[in-house]
Amino acid sequence: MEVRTVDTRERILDAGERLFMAHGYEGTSMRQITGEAGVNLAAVNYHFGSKESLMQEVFRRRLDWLNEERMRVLDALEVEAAGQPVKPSAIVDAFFGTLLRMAGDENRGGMTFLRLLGRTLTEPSEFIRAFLAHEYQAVMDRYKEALFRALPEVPKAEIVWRFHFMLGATSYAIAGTDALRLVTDWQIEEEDSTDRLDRLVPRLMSFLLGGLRAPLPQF
Amino acid sequence: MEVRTVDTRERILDAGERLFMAHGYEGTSMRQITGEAGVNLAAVNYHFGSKESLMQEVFRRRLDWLNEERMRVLDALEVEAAGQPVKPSAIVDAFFGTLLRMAGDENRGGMTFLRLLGRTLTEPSEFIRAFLAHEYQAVMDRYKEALFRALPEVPKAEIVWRFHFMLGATSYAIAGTDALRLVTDWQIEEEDSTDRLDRLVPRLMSFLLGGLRAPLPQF
DNA sequence: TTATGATTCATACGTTCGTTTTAATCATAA
DNA sequence: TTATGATTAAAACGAACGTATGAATCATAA
Repeated sequence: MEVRTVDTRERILDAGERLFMAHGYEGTSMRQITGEAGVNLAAVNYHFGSKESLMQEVFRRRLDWLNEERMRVLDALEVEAAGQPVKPSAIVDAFFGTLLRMAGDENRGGMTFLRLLGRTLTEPSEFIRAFLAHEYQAVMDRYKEALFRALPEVPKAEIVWRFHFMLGATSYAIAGTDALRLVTDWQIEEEDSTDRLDRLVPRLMSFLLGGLRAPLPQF
Repeated sequence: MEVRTVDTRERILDAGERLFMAHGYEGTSMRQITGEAGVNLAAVNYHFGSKESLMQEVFRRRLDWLNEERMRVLDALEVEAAGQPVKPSAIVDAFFGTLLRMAGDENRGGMTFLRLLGRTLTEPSEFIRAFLAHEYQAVMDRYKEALFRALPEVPKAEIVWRFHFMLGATSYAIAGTDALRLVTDWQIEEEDSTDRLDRLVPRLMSFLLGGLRAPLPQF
């Protein structure tokens, strides 16, 4: 069956996604990946060329759809607004909500990819940051522009900073099922993981919007 | 001179701090560290025992003071409040402001340690997370309790989540002089780096407080 | 059925890793 | 000055790393 080859590729991507999430790029070996995928060691270099290329493909597989979806949602919002600025809450939901709702879709990587992405945004490896910056460039510019129009009274530099803070809060929130225990060592109330994800979205949205619309700092 | 030995230790700690910040734990080799420190390769194992122990010592050197200082500041605030709850803004400043103001003190690690800490909070290595969770446990519990008292009308679970979001926004903000460019590829206005740090504190504080006091989410 | 190109496989390459060992060198106290 | 313990130095260890090679196996089309 010629399905076998695409099968091998996908098995490698799935294993890489999970292992990079769990142990980081440098902390994951090709032997771990091929071992977990149940394929031969040489398969990664045959199908992807190198470990770096594999890492990039792990991200491209998910990010292409995500960022296109973000563009589509913002397009729809701007059409709907008919020339008026789009509401900040709608922009924030289009960017961060779209991301978080990926976590419920196992076909798009689910929580695994979400946590990988969250961790990778602070990853030190140079080629990963360069790759992500390139992948994100266009969608970032679109969303910044939308926020500039939505909040004309707020200095642009301030909006850029707050976008940055929102990215951080989100990355950390999704990266950290484990790191979370640093804060909630004794969980206040028990919630199963699906419940937690369902509630994370509104919780995070409230926080992000509160921060975005906070009074401007006095220097 | 018997100063030489403590000199070697410190040179290794400084080099480790900088390199772990720049390339991560797995991405930094002992040969890089001893090379940059200008000491023999075996010196790390002689003075610290292992690479893991060195990493822990890099953190302990800075975190011991930081978390004690956080305790002292909160102590003072609670004495000053004389039984009344401490204001949320004061609590947030005591926790995050104390951290950020470390960045201006080169004797306490400055920006290098701050960025290392920011990145490490999402670091995948198991032993690092376990170590940090242990180091942070007591101070976290104190600050959570203070926030519970300061915001009696907010459910405790919600406060814990928002503390978590604040940690994320802060980590990312300090980790990311490079990742920042992902958002601000063309900088709106030029600011030199000291200016940027001076302004980061009030900017971040406004954002954090806005998020902490945002309206509660509707489920 | 056979030829062909794609894929899988076992194996090995050269490097680099963290660590260990043994000897040389240093500072200090008797 | 000499003996002693602490530190530094050079060299090597086995293990694990990413990658490359060439043969075996597979699916497919002529």
